Amino acid sequence: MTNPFHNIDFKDREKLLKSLESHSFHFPKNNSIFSIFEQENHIGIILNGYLQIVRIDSNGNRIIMEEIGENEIFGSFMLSFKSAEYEILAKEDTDIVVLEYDQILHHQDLNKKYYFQFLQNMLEISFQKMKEKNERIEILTKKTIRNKLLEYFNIISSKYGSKYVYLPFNFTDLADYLAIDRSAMSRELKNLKEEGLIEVKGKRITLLYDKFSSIYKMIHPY
Amino acid sequence: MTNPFHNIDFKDREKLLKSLESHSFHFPKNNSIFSIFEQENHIGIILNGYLQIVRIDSNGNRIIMEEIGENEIFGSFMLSFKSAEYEILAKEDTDIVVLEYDQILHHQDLNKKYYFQFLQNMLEISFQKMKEKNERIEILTKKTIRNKLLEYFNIISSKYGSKYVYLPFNFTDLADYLAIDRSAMSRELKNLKEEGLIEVKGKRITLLYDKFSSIYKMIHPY
DNA sequence: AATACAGTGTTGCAATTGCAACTTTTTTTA
DNA sequence: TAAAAAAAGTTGCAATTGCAACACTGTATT
Repeated sequence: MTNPFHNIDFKDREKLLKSLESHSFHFPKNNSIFSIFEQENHIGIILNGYLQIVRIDSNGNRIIMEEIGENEIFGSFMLSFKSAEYEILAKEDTDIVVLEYDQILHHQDLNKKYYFQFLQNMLEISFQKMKEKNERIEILTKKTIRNKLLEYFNIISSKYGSKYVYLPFNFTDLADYLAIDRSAMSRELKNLKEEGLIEVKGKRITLLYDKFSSIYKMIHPY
Repeated sequence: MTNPFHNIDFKDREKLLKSLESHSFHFPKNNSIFSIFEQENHIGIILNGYLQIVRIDSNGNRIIMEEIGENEIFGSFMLSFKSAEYEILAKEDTDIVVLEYDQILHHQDLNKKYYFQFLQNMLEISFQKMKEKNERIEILTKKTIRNKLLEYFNIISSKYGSKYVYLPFNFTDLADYLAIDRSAMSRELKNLKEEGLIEVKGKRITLLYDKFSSIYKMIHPY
């Protein structure tokens, strides 16, 4: 992920953060940090650590809306934290810096090269995030659990150019990310194993099929 | 949707488009405009008309990935048009302008106020689009057809502050947008009607339940 | 080390959904 | 305006899924 401060040296970064009325926060592991983001006008940037945005909807379903890591941005300007359904959880010790949304979009101080660069960086980060959202939508629009799992594996596998997929989740969270029932997912993973399409060792999944064949065939049928 | 040229007067707009190596295109209704966007480095802006980005995946499922209207942006920088699965279709006569992605992100001409303003506009548009993507994800993560429909209706209804929902799709496309089977959707709409939760007249749906109650109750039970 | 807790695996069963096939209605086109 | 095409409605049935309940395992916590 592009660094939001890419091409901005330390001194300029200080000036920038001051002019955007930034505040820094530290959140210990397992703390909920929701309260700061209830207002519309804050943009969070993660300096280190990572967060999960979790939604528990009116039917009691738990959904992992995002995992946000280093250099990524978040805030209610891009995801409405409406009602009491959302929780933002620090999965590790996490440092964030919070900026004023309006300052970024309506700043008029044209002669600052670093501000210019910052805008370009934010736009690039935003485009990358959009790509991820679309990938997520491609997964969620698959109609069976099997196809959701395979689409998810394929995307990660393509990203790293490897047949090994290292899950960033435990299996409970993976089910909540794919919006499927955990036990039904477990059942389908078992099927995939038994048919020889994947191999599972902890959080490492090995893809044994030919991704580019429209029918999923094993690489080594014997 | 914010206009990409908001706060940029006509003359500056001309200069801007020239400096970003833009090209304009016109596409008649029902034409496919895919070919221009196969490369990674183009950003399209819709001047008027609208487009649909449709995916037909390896299982033969048709999914409407986006509907893009006036002032909205699109391109493979935010949605990978991988393989032969995608089609971009002009649903009306549509004019677009195409810019070079790299020019926008790595332009160094700092003294141009209009360029600065353009970046701010693009960022705002991008954030709005992200919000829409997240709303879409909130719909798709619902586990039943009924809940997908109701979530979709609620989002539109909230947007306009009205109990009337005017569908931007025909029912076939709505099913492809919600990633559900058309006939199963039709069945569920019938149930909702019979239970008195909605009323359907063509593309206008009237919500008869109290949105803020967690259990969907009719407003007029008698 | 003992205990509690979170995560995982398994299974039967009922509910929901997708699919296929067909009819009816609406819209488009020649 | 007649014919063709697209969209919408309907239904039975098989496949898939969610749910609930429970056992097992590994990891924290005191």
